[in-house]
Amino acid sequence: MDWADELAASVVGPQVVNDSKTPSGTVHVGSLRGPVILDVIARALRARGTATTLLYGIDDLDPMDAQALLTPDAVEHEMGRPLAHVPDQAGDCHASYARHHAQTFIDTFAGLGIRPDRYYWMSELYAAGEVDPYIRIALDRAEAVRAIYQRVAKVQHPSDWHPIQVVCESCGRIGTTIVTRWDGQRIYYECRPDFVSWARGCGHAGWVEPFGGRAKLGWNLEWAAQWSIFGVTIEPCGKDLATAGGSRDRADAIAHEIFEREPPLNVPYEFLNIGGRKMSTSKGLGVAAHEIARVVPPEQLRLLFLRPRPQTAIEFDPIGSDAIPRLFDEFDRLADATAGRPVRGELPAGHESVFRYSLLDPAADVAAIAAAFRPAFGHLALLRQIPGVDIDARLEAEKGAPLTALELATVRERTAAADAWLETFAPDRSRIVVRRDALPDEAAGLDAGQRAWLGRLATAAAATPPPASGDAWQALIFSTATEVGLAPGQAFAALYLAFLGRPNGPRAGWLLASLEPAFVLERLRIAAGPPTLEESA
RNA sequence: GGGCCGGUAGCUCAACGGCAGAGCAACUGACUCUUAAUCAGUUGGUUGGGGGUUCGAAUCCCCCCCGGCUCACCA
Repeated sequence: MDWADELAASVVGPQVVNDSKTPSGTVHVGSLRGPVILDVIARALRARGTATTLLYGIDDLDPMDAQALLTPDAVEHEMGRPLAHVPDQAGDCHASYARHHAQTFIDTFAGLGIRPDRYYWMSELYAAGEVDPYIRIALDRAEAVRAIYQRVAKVQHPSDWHPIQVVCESCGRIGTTIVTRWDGQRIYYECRPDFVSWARGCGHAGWVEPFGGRAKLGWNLEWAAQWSIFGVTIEPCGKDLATAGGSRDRADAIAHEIFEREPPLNVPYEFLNIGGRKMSTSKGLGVAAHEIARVVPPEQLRLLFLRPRPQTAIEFDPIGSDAIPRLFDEFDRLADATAGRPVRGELPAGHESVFRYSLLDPAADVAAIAAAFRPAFGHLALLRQIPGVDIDARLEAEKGAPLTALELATVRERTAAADAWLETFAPDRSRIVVRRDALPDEAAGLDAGQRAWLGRLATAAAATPPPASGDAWQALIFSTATEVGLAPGQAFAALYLAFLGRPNGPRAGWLLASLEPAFVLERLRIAAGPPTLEESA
């Protein structure tokens, strides 16, 4: 963990780490990288003994601008209104649309072990008058703000433009209003029908005092105001904001020149790409957060996000690949290294930190967790497909001791993840499918010895009593193979080819025991082919 | 058009001025109650291209090519 520990080592004095988000809709997996980075920075600081406060803001006074997320009859009325004032579309007891969606990501964060010291709501900050001093400064210095937009972002606002928007007293919209005058106490605004394309203002105009939540700073100024209000010293942001002339540059300039304060240390971070493309559920390319969460438990998801340096784009392509099993394997390897077990291959720099920061609980007993037994994900996925396997017993045998409560919980978590993986992302080669319709073409390559043995097995299995259990089948496989002088490896390969169309597979005895005896016998005979001259003689 | 990131073995990546490496995959071998397991081994490279700096460059500088994201209206 070079990057977070290095960052923590580079700052002096108490730190306030902050981020904020507009609660406009669902959270996709890629958008969780920021919160994980935020949390890891805070943990790295605390690990060095640096007094650290972790804050997370909810920009719930931002206007509603995504009509796809509204019920059809609500679009006309709600678009452009502050999210905090839009009713909860889900109707599940949240006070507002903003509360509903904010709760979703607060829960998601908590599930990832991210627990800010405080969540603050901008609607409450405005209502409490905390932003009022900055509103006054911004209005007094509107001309300087316009100059910053011109210089930094090359955006030329009209000479009467002011960096603030009013909640229209008539229609309640905030996204449609423009302020053109400031007399030192009140502002003059218009709610324009054609100000933005996504919402229609009501045409109201008038003078209003911009304090106490009746108006809201423009986004770049609000960002800078948050830094001043909370004394923020470190704030990561995604590369969409960190671009030259982008929001972060503007907010930095505003902090410097308007609010006269040093902006926080920036930690720009790249996004998560799926197969080289940005995650986007609307384009059908990405994978929704809850879909990934079914397959990748929180600690592995943290690892995925925190292992690379923030500025490096993460290529994660779980669909039809072994990316997810590999992620588990990497986690287990780090655990092994942390526990002092021998590990193959190279370890990343600061691997102890990587593992520690991957854990959900910052106060966890790292040594105990690292030492715990974990089934390899790929192995578990295989076991789940073999009929009649007692997973717990099998894993206990592998461990050589009873599983602890922690280990059992891990097994449960991974079992669920493996099932979900097999159901969704797993490549075909990881799936076991009994080819019931016909003898697989791949079985054409069986040699005479294998065919003869398959016939022998069919004959033996047809005797009474037929094998009923995996053990019985297993014994029969070995005894008949020995009788005809066929190497067990050849025998098993023949069975797999005949039933699965591949040269390997899961425990054959148990596989056969799980199928109907009549089908098994028929397939064995077909695979054996017509009797040879010797046999019929 | 501006910005950022990346291009290293089939795949995913490490090394960040000092002998180009690992995992997985592939291949070979071992293991006579399992075989997608385990163990041992092998193969695999003009580090996207071209210049430059240096005793020495995957690494630093310049130019180009390719891929991607992002911004350029608002938040």
